Amino acid sequence: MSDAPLQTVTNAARLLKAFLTREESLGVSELARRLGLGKSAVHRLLTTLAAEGLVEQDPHTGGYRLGLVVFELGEAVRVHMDLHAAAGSVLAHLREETGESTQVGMLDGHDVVYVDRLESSHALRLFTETGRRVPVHCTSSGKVLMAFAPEPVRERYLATATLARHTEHTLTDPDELRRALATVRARGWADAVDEREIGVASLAAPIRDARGVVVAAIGIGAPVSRFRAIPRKRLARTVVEAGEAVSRRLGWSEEAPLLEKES
Amino acid sequence: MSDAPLQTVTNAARLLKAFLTREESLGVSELARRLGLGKSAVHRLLTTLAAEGLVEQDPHTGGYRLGLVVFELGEAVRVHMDLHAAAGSVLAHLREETGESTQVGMLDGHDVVYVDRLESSHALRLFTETGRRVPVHCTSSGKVLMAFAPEPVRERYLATATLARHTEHTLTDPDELRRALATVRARGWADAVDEREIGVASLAAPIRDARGVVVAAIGIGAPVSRFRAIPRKRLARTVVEAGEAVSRRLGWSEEAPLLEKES
DNA sequence: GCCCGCGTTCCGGTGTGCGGAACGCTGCTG
DNA sequence: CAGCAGCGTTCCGCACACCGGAACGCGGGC
Repeated sequence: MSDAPLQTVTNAARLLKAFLTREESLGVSELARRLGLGKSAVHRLLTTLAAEGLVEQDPHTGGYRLGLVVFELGEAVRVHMDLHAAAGSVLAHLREETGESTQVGMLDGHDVVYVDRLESSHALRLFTETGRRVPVHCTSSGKVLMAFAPEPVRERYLATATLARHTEHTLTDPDELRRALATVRARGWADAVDEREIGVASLAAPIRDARGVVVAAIGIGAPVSRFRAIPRKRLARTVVEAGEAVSRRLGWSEEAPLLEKES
Repeated sequence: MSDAPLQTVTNAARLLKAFLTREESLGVSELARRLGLGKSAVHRLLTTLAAEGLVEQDPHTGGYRLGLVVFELGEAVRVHMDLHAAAGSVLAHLREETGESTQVGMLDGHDVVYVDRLESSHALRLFTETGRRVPVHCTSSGKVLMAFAPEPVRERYLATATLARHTEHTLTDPDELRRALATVRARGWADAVDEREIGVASLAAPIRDARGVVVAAIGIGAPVSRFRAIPRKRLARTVVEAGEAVSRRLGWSEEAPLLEKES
């Protein structure tokens, strides 16, 4: 958290994350500039990481890019998301039923990471990709995840997060957001219309693991135009049911809350 | 290359790779044992990596597992595989045509890493998963990739790799493998029957990028029983054509070899 | 209760990683 | 063609960041 010793490792981690910008490949000098480190330090980091296969050097340009081992590690993470197995067919069913793009997201810090998705078959579709990171406060998935997060987590988020304004509809006041989250918690689903990007709407519901803890959110995203055409209540019901279907596959049963743990 | 200074970073990398065993979560002591490091060192590594989101601690067991950032990074790698976009529909077409599981693999060191795949619809199917690592010398994809690799790479591989025997049909003699690779190079495709596992057969062909360099292999895998039923020539032709289709999408044109582009 | 294992913390000495400067190279540009 | 301005790479010596070992509090099982 606050303390992160091993600055070399921290630098290595930051170096890797620099590649999240999805640029094809990055050079030593460029990286040194972005990280605020000396060229030699960056070069040493890169050769070390290259020896381990985490990055590789483009033999033509001399630049560096992420290595296949990183891909491999990423896939290893995916495997542990029983989520992936549990959500697969439900996502397909949800897309079929609504005709829109569907996603599964998990909370990581102040962001939502999409871990799975299926795209709408409409020509005008919401484009998402797995591994993409989006803010909590202006997405339906984010609101669901934060609404059902443990209170300390939620309060710390509200206290520390910068609620960046993306559009005129973005909730940027912590108190306002707190109230919105309470509503979400009460009714069991969240929506977000024009809050992150004008013209984009989404609706999401929670996914619970066997202990009943909300570990992910499932939702759909669509152009506002089509979104408006569907009765909100009905759509919410569909999405909530999808969330419950996934939860059930993860071992959650609504009747028998079994096991200790709050509630 | 051989020298990897920054041993802390090396340790961090090895630590991450320890999670490739796909165990749910690993403890500090266990990791310390596997890596041959002190507990305190491992603990420091883990807290540092956790601060960066590369690993996370299971609040219930106290153990550690890979974090969502790793997943994110993995997905970032996938994006750069134009391969992924190029191969998608071709994989589907190939599966439809052959009815068998299809994969795309890339060379990484002495291994092949599957970066994409589609499974057969047969009940008895070859099971693969993306991110999985398999040996070069006893797989059709591996043989294709090594056959078309630059000669120094190939020779170094033949000189240094340990050609582990998996079955009685595995090629374990470097000279024998060298001859096999020459054949592959000459005819443009490779097969492997009972070489990695009894009862499993596969056939693969190269994928070239815009410069004509072989960057990946596309292939199918099937039970030997079904494999035998299809005329080998015809099957090879189908797979080779699939490889050419992907290569064309990557900008490779057989007639007009390499061309300088952009600036 | 005991003990063994866990994850965590503390500390001091040493060997390691840092920044700065210099190298050879390539591709511009005048 | 010389000059230059980038690049990736290498070298070096001092400062201090990291390693190992030992000790802590805790929880679960003979």
